[in-house]
Amino acid sequence: MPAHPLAARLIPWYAREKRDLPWRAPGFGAWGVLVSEFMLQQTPVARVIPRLEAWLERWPTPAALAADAPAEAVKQWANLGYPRRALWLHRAAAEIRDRHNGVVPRDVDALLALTGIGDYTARAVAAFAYGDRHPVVDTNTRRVIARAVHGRAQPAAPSRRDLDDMAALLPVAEAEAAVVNAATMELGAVICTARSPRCDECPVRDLCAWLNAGRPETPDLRRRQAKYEGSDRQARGAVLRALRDGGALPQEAVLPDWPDALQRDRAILSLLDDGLVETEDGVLHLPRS
DNA sequence: TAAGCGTGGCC
DNA sequence: TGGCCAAGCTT
Repeated sequence: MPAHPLAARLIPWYAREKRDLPWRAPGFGAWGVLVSEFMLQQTPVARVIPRLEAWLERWPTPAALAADAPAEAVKQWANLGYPRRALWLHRAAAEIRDRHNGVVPRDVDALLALTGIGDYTARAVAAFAYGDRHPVVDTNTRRVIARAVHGRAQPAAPSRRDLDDMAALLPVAEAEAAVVNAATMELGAVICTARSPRCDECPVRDLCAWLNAGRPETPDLRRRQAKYEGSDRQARGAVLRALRDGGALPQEAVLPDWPDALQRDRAILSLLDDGLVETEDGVLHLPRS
């Protein structure tokens, strides 16, 4: 069976143009790929790279991470954002140690069963670390398919059908399938970008349904991001930063000057609920177990 | 299903 | 300047 026309264009383009990213190095390892995917969830590549290197130097295996306290993971996560990911990565490491003899699983269902791993990350690990043939769908993929295949300016709401759309592009051969997954993401990241797509440099421009239709504006069905300034999320971030920087603190010493004391207390309660913070005799600290 | 969840750079 | 955006997951 001949390759899908889009795949036939993406493969040589990717071979020529792909960025030299750490997790693409041969032999980077499944643990490294897994950590990179956790960090890359909603966080830009440029901010991940230095944190990833430091993380893997400190914890070269899942067992090494699991042997440390979750507080250490949260501190090492620093300002990458969404610190629940640090906690979940620590939990996943313990699950890998306990259920999989310390080896990152290859099976998608086993990966999906790990804390903090969903449809994207499970298939990304299976495809990029182990070379298996699975559709890998991230926000870049969904935008590329929306435009090139469906002729829409923006993707619709995420759906399980996205996996079928991507599967339709994959060559039969496993190694080539992994390349097409990576190349589709790469195209979305560097050419078919959200705001100002560089269609004149696109390797699939003559095949693109959206470009051929004259780049029509289509209804934007994406969810808007809530305002951050003044939000509970901002308060949570400030509380956690105080505990990362200051160690254990009596509750009344956490953000004493925060403009909205009720919001601060609400943030502390939700952090306790998430397990990102623990309390002992009125003293707050990062989780020790 | 849709909301909640950090942080910072860019245009 | 400030909204948009970034290799998503959980509930």
